[in-house]
Amino acid sequence: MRVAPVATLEGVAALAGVSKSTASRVINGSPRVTEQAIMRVNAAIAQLHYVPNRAARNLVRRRTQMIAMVIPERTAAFFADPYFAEVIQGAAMYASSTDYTLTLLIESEADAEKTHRFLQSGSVDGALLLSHHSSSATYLELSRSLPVVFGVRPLDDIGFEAHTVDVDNAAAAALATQRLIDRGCTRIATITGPLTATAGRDRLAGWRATLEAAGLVGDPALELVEEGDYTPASGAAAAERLLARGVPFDGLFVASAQMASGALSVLREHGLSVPHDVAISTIDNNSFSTDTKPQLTTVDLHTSDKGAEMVKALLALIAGEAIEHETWIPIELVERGSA
Amino acid sequence: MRVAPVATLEGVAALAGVSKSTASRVINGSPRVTEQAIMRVNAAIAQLHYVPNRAARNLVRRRTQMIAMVIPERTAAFFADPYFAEVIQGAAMYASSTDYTLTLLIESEADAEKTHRFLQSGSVDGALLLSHHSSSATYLELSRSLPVVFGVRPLDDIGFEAHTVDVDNAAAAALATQRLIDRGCTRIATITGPLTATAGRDRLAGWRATLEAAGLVGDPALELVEEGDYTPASGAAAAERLLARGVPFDGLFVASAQMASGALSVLREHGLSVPHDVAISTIDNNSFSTDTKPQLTTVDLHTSDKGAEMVKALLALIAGEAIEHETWIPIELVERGSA
DNA sequence: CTGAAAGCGCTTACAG
DNA sequence: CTGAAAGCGCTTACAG
Repeated sequence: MRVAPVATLEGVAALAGVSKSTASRVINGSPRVTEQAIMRVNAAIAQLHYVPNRAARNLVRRRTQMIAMVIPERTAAFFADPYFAEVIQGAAMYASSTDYTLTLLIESEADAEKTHRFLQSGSVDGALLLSHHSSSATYLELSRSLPVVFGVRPLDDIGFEAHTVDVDNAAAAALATQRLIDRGCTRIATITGPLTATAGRDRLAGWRATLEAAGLVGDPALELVEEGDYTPASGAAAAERLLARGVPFDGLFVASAQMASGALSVLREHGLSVPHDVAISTIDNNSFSTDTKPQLTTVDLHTSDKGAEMVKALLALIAGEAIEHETWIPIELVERGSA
Repeated sequence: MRVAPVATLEGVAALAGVSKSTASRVINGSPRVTEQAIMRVNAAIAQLHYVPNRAARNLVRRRTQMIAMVIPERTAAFFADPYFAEVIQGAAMYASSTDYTLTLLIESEADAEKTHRFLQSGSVDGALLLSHHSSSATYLELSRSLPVVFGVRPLDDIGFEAHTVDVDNAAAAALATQRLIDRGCTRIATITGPLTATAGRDRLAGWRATLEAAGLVGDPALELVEEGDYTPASGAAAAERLLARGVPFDGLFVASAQMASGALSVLREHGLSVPHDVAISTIDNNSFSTDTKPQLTTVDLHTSDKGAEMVKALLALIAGEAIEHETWIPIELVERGSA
């Protein structure tokens, strides 16, 4: 089907009546070329629709001007949480203001090695990791040969100095929990994220520490904690379990807005009014925290800023600059109707 | 920070005691090498953690073994609709069974040219397009120099033979609408998607044609049609407008499950029971059609199959095979509680 | 089966 | 300011 004779630097140079060297110089914006050469080369480029061959350029420059964010193959589940798309958008918008191209690399489940080889083959100048399927050890190796910035804190601190950009999850949970305390709640339950990941654990720890500081902790065995997986359905199920315990509570901190929206429906179905009977506070400021009635009091994680900071850190790393190993994104309480 | 001395083919060959040619042959699985050479080269590769340089390989092969799906920079809005993530997942899973790597290329809004140059520079062997910001004309040009498969039908048929993989949207709407008719609805309203795109128009046309065929069309001026933008909030707003008209209806076809979930809440708030007072049918079988009560009767578009077929078509194109210009993905009605 | 050589399409010192 | 030349790291006819 395609016959388009791909233009080459040589062709451009010939048409412009200059050498390849000169043609290359005007293409790369070198100052050491005459105005006339510039005009003639540009005319030739336009006429031939010339676009420099990336492979050749990358080979000689040892640079691709490309960075990749690695995402899991189960994109449907991954993007069901608006959080990730928001990080990516922040990263993309920042990247587009630079001369790097951001690409999302889909990690093959069947062949994780494929992705690693790709990353190690010099296809990109650096990588952004948001969630890691593969063992941290594998990524350790990766970050030895390639600049890498993590958007999540690895569970097992393997002691290598990874560069990470993240939010203080415990502080976010504390902020949301304190809000409930401040409005007078004395019996505060929580729905956590998966406790197999640091974010879930840290948020639970933040909730607990805040209750302790307020002297609101009773018998640990009676702690009102249910675990979810960040989906609305899991939030609803957790709320059902909480109610089924028969222990009354007047405040509920839910570790994500997605789960909170599910939990809210359940509370209302059970005839509980929010915030009157139960006040709810959560984390994540997105459509899940504004599409409900009442809207949710939440902690804005400045998620798109996180994406931008990840790219910023990665480009610094690529440029060989010495940067902090940890970058913390500021958070902020947003007060709305639910608490 | 990184000092990792990148291994090269030359190093591998030297360590294995063979020529670069032989080393290259074993790497590429050539049959014309002795068992011994294979072993020694593989040992050297393992020892040096060697990974072939992509740029060099691409340059000589004139192939990258990479394909890209172009997605808009506004990833948050894009992925809010689970539809796209599902297409991508289907594409990714299919791709991972091949030796192509699928990448999501984020189109820069500020500099759309950047993306095009990237695509034309030989960075990938082909491209998948799901939604097009840029004018169709630009993509016309692109598909002249690069195999391209579209996942959406361009609005303005510019007369070039694009390769597209899509679903029959009018048929899907007809299926959903007929379901309402079959269950006895006689006054059927609809909430459409944006009528600026073919999918939105085709679904509206399918709804209308089905009503006509059933002799259920009254005064066109009284047609119960409201437009949404596929978000739950827009579905809710459209439902409010529909109710505000004061014209009773007993059936509602909503062009997407996302909008249907929003519309459903509104109907219930107004004291209408579904499906008793108003039966609802929709399109898209995802969490939005199962997280509601009742669950939604819907048309499954086999969206992940669509992603797989897009990749399949693209690879065929890349391989130089002659393929159909249009591939239609089969659809299927899924009966649930709402209609 | 194996190696020396050419070449993929660029960029960039090096002379001039 | 410009051009000839070397070289980026591979693959692949071409001889042997």
